[in-house]
Amino acid sequence: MSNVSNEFMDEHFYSNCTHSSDTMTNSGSDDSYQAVEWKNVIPEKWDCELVQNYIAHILYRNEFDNDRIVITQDKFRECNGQKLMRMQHHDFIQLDPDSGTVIYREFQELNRTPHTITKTARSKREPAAKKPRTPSTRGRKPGQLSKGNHLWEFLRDLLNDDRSNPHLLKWVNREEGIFRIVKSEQVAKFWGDKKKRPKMSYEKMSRAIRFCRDVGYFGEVPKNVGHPKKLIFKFGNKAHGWDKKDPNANLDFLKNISY
DNA sequence: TAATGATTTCCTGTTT
DNA sequence: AAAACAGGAAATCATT
Repeated sequence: MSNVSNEFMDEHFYSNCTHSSDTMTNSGSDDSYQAVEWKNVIPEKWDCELVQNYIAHILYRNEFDNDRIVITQDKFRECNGQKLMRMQHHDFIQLDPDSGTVIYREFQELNRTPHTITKTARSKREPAAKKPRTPSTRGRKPGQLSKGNHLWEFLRDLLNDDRSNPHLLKWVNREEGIFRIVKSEQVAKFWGDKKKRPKMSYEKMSRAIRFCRDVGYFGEVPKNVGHPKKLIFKFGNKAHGWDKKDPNANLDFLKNISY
């Protein structure tokens, strides 16, 4: 509740974080992969969401699995149509080595041909779309992200923000994805702000972390490696975007691609 | 609407 | 002793 709190309560703090999870679109389901809202708009006018819609569509057609699609979408989370058009082949590869070339080529091809606006994009089925997808039931599909405002993403974004990094939490071993929460109650309060949970506490947030650890968003912290034993956490297999080696962790170069 | 993923809330017990 | 850590159980919320 100190001055620090006021500083962080500033709405700019979170509004500036829209580049991360907040703009993530819901495109994990088979239905949304087949939805082609982007066809309603010319690429120049695509917002981040339409770009994600496009990315999902391309990857889906190219047989990328669900998890892969979700992760790649996140890597393009800061891109709108303008930026996409400014990006060169190597930019795509830098963002995602696995699918960069595919997306780049598809996008080039799209821009090469006159873009015809599809009016009934929603109901349009992709002829090329095969059927090897997992038969979906209802609700959220495995690996599908909802709004992106997940605990591991929140913590990741805090770690990537110098307004919180050394002060509220910090890396203990960035290469390993190990970090330390310094101001536990403060971090929990901000988490509560984001989730609109005024009663959030570190005790409850840490319970959530333990659940998230069970499903792979966080991992087991190697024991007896020097660092203290309390308030130490580690990102797990299902978390991404925190790794320095992962271009997703540093999207600065995108800022040079102006409008 | 019902199913589902991701917490949130509460609690008891253990460890640091 | 205080703050964390561990989980079980049940409730809640958002999303499809």
